[in-house]
This record gives sequence, C-alpha cells and structure tokens, in this order.
Amino acid sequence: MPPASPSSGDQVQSVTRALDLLQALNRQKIASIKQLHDTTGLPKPTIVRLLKTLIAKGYVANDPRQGGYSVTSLVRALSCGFHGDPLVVEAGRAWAIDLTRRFKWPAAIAVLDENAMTVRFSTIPESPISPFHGTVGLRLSLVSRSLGRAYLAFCPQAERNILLQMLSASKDREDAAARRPAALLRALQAIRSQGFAERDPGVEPKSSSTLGVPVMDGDRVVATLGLTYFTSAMKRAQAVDLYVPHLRSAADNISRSISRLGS
Amino acid sequence: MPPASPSSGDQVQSVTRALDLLQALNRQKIASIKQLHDTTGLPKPTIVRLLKTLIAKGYVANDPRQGGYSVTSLVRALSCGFHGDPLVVEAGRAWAIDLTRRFKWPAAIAVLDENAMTVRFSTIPESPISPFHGTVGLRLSLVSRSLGRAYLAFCPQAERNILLQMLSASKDREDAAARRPAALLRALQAIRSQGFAERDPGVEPKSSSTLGVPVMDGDRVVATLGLTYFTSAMKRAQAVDLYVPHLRSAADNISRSISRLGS
DNA sequence: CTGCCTGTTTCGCATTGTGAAACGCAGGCA
DNA sequence: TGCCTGCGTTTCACAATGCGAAACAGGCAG
Repeated sequence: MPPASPSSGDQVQSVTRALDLLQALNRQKIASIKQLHDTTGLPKPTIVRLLKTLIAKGYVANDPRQGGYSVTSLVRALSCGFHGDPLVVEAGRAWAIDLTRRFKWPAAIAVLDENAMTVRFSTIPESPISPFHGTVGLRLSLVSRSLGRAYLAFCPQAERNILLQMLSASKDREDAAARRPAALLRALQAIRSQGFAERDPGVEPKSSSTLGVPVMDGDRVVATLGLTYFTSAMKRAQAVDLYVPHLRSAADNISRSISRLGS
Repeated sequence: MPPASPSSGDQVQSVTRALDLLQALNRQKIASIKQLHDTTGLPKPTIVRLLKTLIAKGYVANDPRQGGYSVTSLVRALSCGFHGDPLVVEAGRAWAIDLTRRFKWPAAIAVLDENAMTVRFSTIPESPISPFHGTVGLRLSLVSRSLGRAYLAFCPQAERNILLQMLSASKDREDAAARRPAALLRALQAIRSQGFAERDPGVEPKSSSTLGVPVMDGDRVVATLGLTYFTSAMKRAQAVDLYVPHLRSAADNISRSISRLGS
C-alpha cells in the first residue's frame, strides 16, 4: 500500500484512467487495444472494461471494419455547456473596437477551440491593407502565436499538460515547438511573469507583431485579447510600454462585465 | 446484491457516473453540488469525489465566485480527435455538387457539432434566389430540420438519448419538440423505416422542403446529406420517388470513399 | 441565538474494479 | 498442412478501491 501517488488527494482511479484513455484516443485518431496498452500503460483487461463503458455511453466507437477504437462526434456535444463564451465575445467585441479606435491598429479576441485559438471577432482599422489575418474563425497556433501563447501561459497546469500532449502529436508545422517542451515552458513562464505574450520568435513574417493578454474569469482564462502593430512603425519596447497597459485594462474590463456577481 | 441493472454487462460504475455528471453539468451550464445531487441522484460525497477527479483533469472548474461547478473549454479539445469529418466533407462536397448539377436544386452536407447539425458545404444552383439557407456554418436544429432528424434517427440509441436530454433543456424554439419525446421518437422511427427524413411539419416556411439521408461509416452516422426542392415545383410524393434513390446512392458513394479499408 | 440548508470530512464495510493467467482466433511462415 | 506468434477476449479469486450513512462545519435568515 504505497501512500498513494504523491499528489492524489482523493480522486477516483477508474475515472482518471478513463479520461486518460479518452485523451490517448484523441491523440491517435484511431487506436487498437494494443496501442492503447502501450501508450497508457494500463493492463489490457482494464482497457477493455473502460472502453466498454465509454462505448455504452456513446463517446467512443469500435470504429468500422475492425480498425480499432476512436472518439465519436458525441464528445463534441459535451462542450456546448461551456458558456462564458458568448458573453466574452460580446464584451470583447466592444473593447477590441475601442482599442482600434484609439490606436488605429487591428485588435482581436479569441477563444480556445479544440487545439487552437479561434478568432471570434477582429477589427481592421480603415488604414492600409491589414497586416492582421483578420478573418473571424481563423485558427491560431497555441504554441507560436501571441493569442495562443497567452492562453497556454495562463491556463491551469493540468490543462496545459493535456493541450501540449495533444499538440506534440500534431503535424502542424507551427505547433512543432510543442515538441521542445523545455524551451516552450520557459517561454511561457516568461509570459506569465511579464503578463503578456508575443509570438514565437521563429514565426514569419516579422513585419508585424501582436501583443496578447489573457482575459480572466475569476482565476480562469476564458479568452485572449490581442493588438497588432507594424514593427516598422514602432519599436518593440515602445509598443510594449504604450499598449500593454491598455490591453490589460481592456481585458480587466471584459472580465468585469462577465463576472456573474455583478455589482 | 442486485444482479446489477438489467443491461449492464461489465461496465465501470464510477466512470458511468462521472460521465453522467459531465452530462448534467453540461445541461445546466453551471450547477451546485445540491443541484447535481438532485438531478443525478448520486450521493453527495460521491459527487464531490468525482468532481475532484474531473477538476484535477481540467474538464470541470469550480467556477468563479463560488457560483458552482461547470464544464471548461478543455472539453472542447477532447473532440478534435474525431476525424472522418474532413474526409466526409471532402467527399460530400463532390456529391453535393453532382446532385445539384443533375437536379438543379441546392444540396448540402452537414455534420454534428455540439447540439446541432452544422452545414459544412452547400451548393446553390444558378437558378433564382435560393430557397436554401445555403451558408456554410449554418446550424440546423436536430429535431426539426431534415438534416438534423436524419442524424437523430440513425445515430445509436445511447447517443440519441443524450442529445435529446440536452436539447430538451435548450431554449431554442426550434428544439422545443424535444420536449415531446413520444411524438418525436415515433417520427424518428418512421424516418428510420423509410430511410430518409423530412423537416418537422410545424416548421415554416413550407415553400421549400429538404430530403435528408444519413451518411454512414460502417454502422455509424457521420454526416447527413440533403437536397432541397421548391414545393411549388414538384409534389412531395413525386420528389421522394425521384430524388431519394439518388440521395441514397450519393450517400453510399460517400460512405465508400471514406471507408478505411479501401479495396 | 436558533434552526435550516449546503458543502465537506470521516471511516468501517463490501462492492467494485482489478489484472495475472488462460483461452481463442486469425494471419504468417515453412 | 501444422506450428507459431500476436492480439483481443474471457475468467476468476482477491483485496484495494470506491462507497455512502452519518457526523461535522460554516453561512445565512429569521
């Protein structure tokens, strides 16, 4: 009787394992029992039992023509109870517009969607052609883009671990940095201490740069807010000094307007 | 020592319960322990233990300012391993175009997303103004629209139950029919036996109508394919006789092109 | 202060989940 | 053809694991 693993207060073992299985299934899009056994380390009979449960609930299917098991679309349905989202976007819209009015740069608000940040609203100043990929719906890498890194830096550790694990299996070139966790974690630590994110130095083009800050609901990141500026128009240090405080206060305002106990 | 509930082969109790909890949390966007106790019937200490586990894994948060617990955005990440989706849409695109070429009516392919069918591709014949809400991204009610009903009718029962449970909590007027399960289930049974779906008779406007068929991957629905016609241009019976066979064969072709063990 | 209601902790019990081992089956190889 | 290897499945005896009644704690209202 080991005194339980160091940090396992009183959780339910089988549930933890079932969730691990789901995660594993999610990374490998389709997996056999053997593969699951190898990646999770769980004994095969246990895996079978857990899978049976997940299948009975409809979250996993014994995918066609005996290829193996995989996550079903029903798992998607599980996320529709996550709210805050509409509220955040609504409030974010107003403050993004405000930032753009004041500084004449594009601003955007993005939320986590599956394994990337999705832009839910973005502004483009009347000015020239936009350096900002301003399309709503655009998916930004969690590891390389400012809006993604701000999220990763400020989300709870358990979540970060899971996301990184998923991303390291991704083929997306932009997410490749997730495979060098040490460097990435150091970068995230820096972001955390300075309070805002910039894109991964490796990403092109460098003619523009985005500053990203987290939008918190209580102690939880629910979105990230960003402001993009031309690097030719302004030096980095100057931009940071000038814009970051305003970004922070905008993010705070958004937080305030979505807090449930208003007043 | 009850001989276990009638149909529980060998599943893991705690996992089942944990998933029930997630579902409950998903319906009520935010819930206290008491509420969860009332809706799920689980004893409070059990709920606490399960919640602790879910929280440790990051799927649930003790939402801010002590309002209660709720599902986090991380649950969204869990669905990104569900594939088939890109393949289906790709293949669906080709066959939707084909249908439109032949019959000069709009066609569409949709997949489940959270609690509605989302149109992933749709065609609009050059002809007049389209009766079809052809926007990609449009979300169609699972209970009232043809593309939704086709999905509900052919998905596994466990999944149907969960979806209906979620929908009956929805405020969307179109989903209200989910609150009369008896009538709805009868309608779904009919859809199942005839092999295609039509919209809920109550939905306006009636100037056009869509025929929807399921796209299967093995024994699992992965999408639905629809063809919309003007009711003024063609009688229902005639349209059914003429179009349904072609819809079916298009759906079969899509199925074939996504089956993993090609030849 | 008192009563009520909700969340948390405790703790002995047996139900529940566990996993080594044995089995069955299919496909590969000689 | 028969042997073998590798994967999925089933079995079963054991005890660890999860269970939940009951007791406890804290907040809020009257």
